[in-house]
Amino acid sequence: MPDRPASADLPDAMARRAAILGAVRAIPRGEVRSYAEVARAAGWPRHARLVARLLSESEALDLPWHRVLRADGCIAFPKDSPAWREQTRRLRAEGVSVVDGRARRPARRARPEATLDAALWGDA
DNA sequence: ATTCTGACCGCAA
DNA sequence: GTTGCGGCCAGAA
Repeated sequence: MPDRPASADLPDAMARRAAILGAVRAIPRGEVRSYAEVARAAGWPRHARLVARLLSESEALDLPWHRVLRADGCIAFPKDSPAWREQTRRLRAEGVSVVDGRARRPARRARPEATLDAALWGDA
C-alpha cells in the first residue's frame, strides 16, 4: 500500500490545531492561562510554542487570544507595543488586574490567624 | 538535510 | 522575587 508521501502527519496537525483553538475558546471571561496550560488542556503538552504560533495566525478567527499569557503572567508582546497595549486593555475590560504588562493573580492574604497550621488542621 | 527564528517552559542558581 | 540556559516544536530559508 504505497504513497502517502511526505505528509502522513497532516491529520495530526489538524487535530492539534482544533484541540488547541478549542482550549483557548474554553478560557472563561476574566481568567487567564499560560501557553503551556492551554497546550496541556488541549491534550498536547510540550506544544506551548505551537499555541503561540496558532494564535498569531488566527487573528481573523475571533478568539479570546488576550487571555493567554506567558508562564510568568506577563504579556508575550514587547512592552509598549500596540499589541501589548491592546491586550492590556482587553484584560482590564474583563476585570483582570494588569500591572505593567503583568496579570496579578489573586493575592493570598496572610491574616494572623490564617497560618499554615490553620489551613492544614482547621482553626475552629 | 541543516540552520535560524519565535506571542514558550522548567528548573537550577 | 530574578536570570540564564538547555529543551522543545514547527515553519521558513
